[in-house]
Amino acid sequence: MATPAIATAQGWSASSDSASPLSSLESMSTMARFAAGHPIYLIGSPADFWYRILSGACRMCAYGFDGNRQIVDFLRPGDFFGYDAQIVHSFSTEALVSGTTVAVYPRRSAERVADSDPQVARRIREMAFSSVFRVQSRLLILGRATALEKVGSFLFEMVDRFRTRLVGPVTLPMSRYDIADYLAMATETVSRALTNLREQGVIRFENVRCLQIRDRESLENVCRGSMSESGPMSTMKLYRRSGIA
Amino acid sequence: MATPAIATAQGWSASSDSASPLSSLESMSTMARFAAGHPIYLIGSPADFWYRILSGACRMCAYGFDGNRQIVDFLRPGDFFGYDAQIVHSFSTEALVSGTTVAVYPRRSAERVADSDPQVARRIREMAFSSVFRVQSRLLILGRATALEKVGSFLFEMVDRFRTRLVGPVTLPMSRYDIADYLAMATETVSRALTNLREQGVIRFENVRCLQIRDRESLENVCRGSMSESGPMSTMKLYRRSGIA
DNA sequence: CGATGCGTTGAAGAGTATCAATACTCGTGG
DNA sequence: CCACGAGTATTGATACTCTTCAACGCATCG
Repeated sequence: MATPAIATAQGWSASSDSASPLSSLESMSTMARFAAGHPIYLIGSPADFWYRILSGACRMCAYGFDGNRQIVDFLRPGDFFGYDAQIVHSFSTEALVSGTTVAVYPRRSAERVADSDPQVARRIREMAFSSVFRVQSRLLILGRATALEKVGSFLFEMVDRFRTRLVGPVTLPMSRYDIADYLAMATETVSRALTNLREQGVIRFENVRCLQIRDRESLENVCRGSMSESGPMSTMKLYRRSGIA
Repeated sequence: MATPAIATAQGWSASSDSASPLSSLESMSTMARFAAGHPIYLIGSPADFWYRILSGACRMCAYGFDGNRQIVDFLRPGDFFGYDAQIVHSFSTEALVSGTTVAVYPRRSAERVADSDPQVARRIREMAFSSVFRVQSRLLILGRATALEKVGSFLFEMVDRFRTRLVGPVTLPMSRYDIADYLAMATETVSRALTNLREQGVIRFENVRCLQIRDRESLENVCRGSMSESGPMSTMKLYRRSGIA
C-alpha cells in the first residue's frame, strides 16, 4: 500500500480553492497528507486541532465492540471537521483516497482568533450550524424505509457533494463497504440496490466507482416517501400522529 | 383539546435554571407558551428567531409526502434550536407537553450581540458543536441493527436527558408514536421491544410513560449488540472492512 | 501467474412491517 | 359516579424485506 503515512508540511498560507472562509486562520495552519485508509485522528485522541480538507476525501466513523463500523459522515474538500469534541475525539477520521491533504489548525489559537475577529467567529458559527443541518438531513436518509430509498438518497447526496463538473458522471471516492456502513446496511444489499437501479436504467456505470444519473425523475420517485431537501412542500397532512386536533 | 395556542409574554430576563449561557442575550428575548402538539415553528417558515426551551419538551421533525413523519430530535429545557436553517426552517418543532415555555431571540439582534461579545459568540459556537456531536451520536443509534438495540440505546439517552432526580424512575414526555418516528421503526415494534425488556426484568414500568432501569448492565449488553437470549451470534467479523492493511 | 481485496449474484433464514383485533387511559358529559 | 369515546398501547398472525452465508467474477499488484 503506497506512500506510508502522514508527511507533515507547513507554511501553507492562502486560499487556492473555493471560498477560503477563514483567511486570518490560515497563517497558523499546517498541512498534512495522508494515504488511503490512514487516520487523520483516532477516536480517543486529544481534540487539540481543527481540520479542513484541501483535496481528497475522508470518512468520519465509529467502531463497535465486535468490529462493526459506522460511518458518520463523508467529507470533501472545504469541509471542516474535528470540532465535534470537547476534550477527546469521539470518532475517528480517515482518508478515503491516497494523497488526501488536510489543513490543521491548533484549536486554542484558532479559538483565540475567533474571539478577536467577529468575522471569523461568524464563519465558524455558520459552518457549525450547517453541519448540524447536514447531519440532521442524514438522519432522514437513515430513517428511510427501504434499501432502494436509502441508496437513492445517498446517490443524490453524493452527486451534490462530490461532483467535479456540472454535468456528467461522478466518481465516488468510497467503496461499497463504506457506503454500506454509511447507510447502515449490508454491502450485498447496497450492491443489489445499485444493480436494481442500473437495470431500471435510472443510473449508468462508467466503471464500478463512477456513475451517472440517467433518469433523475425516476430516482426522485424512488426516494419519495420522504422529504425534499429544499422547497416549501406545504400541504400538511397531519391526520395521523399529529398530537394536535 | 385544552388551551388553544401561543400566548406570548415578554420581559423575561435572567436565568432561573441551570447554566444560563447567554445572559446578555436574555434582555432581548421574549417568552412563549405552547399547548401539547402545537408548533413553535413550521417547516418552510422564515428562520428569523433562535429559541431555547425553558420548561417542557419539544420534538423537531420532518414530514413526508405520504404523511409519514421522522423525528430529528427531542429537546429539553436548556436546549437551543432553530439555528439549523439559513433562510427558512427545514424542520418543524412542536411542543410535546402542555405548558412548554420557550425563550425567543430575534436572530439578527442575537447575531449582532454575538459579533460584539466574544463570550457570547463562544458559547453559541460550543453549543452548536455539541449539537453536531449529539446528532452524530444519534446516527449511531439509528444505525443499530436490531429493534432491541435501538430501544435500549434510546432508553439510555432519555434517562440521561429527561431525568429530574438523580435516581429513580423517569417519565418520558413522548408517546410510542414519537419514539417510533424517532427510531425509524413501527410503533408496534417499539412496544414489543419494551415488553421484551420488561419481561426480562431489565426495566420496570411505573406507568405507561414512566419507567425505571432495573438492570443497567443487562441493558448495556442489549445495546452492545447480540447477546442476551439465544446465543449463536458471536461470530467475529472484524477481518473485513478495514480499508487499511 | 496466483494472491488479495473488492464487487456481484444466489439461496436460506431472521427480523421487522403491516394488518387486524383487543385492552388501556383519560377527559368529557350524562 | 359511571359510561362513553377518542387517542394510545399492547398483542397476534402473516408477508416481505433485509441480512447472512456461500460462491464466483473481476480488477490490481507483487
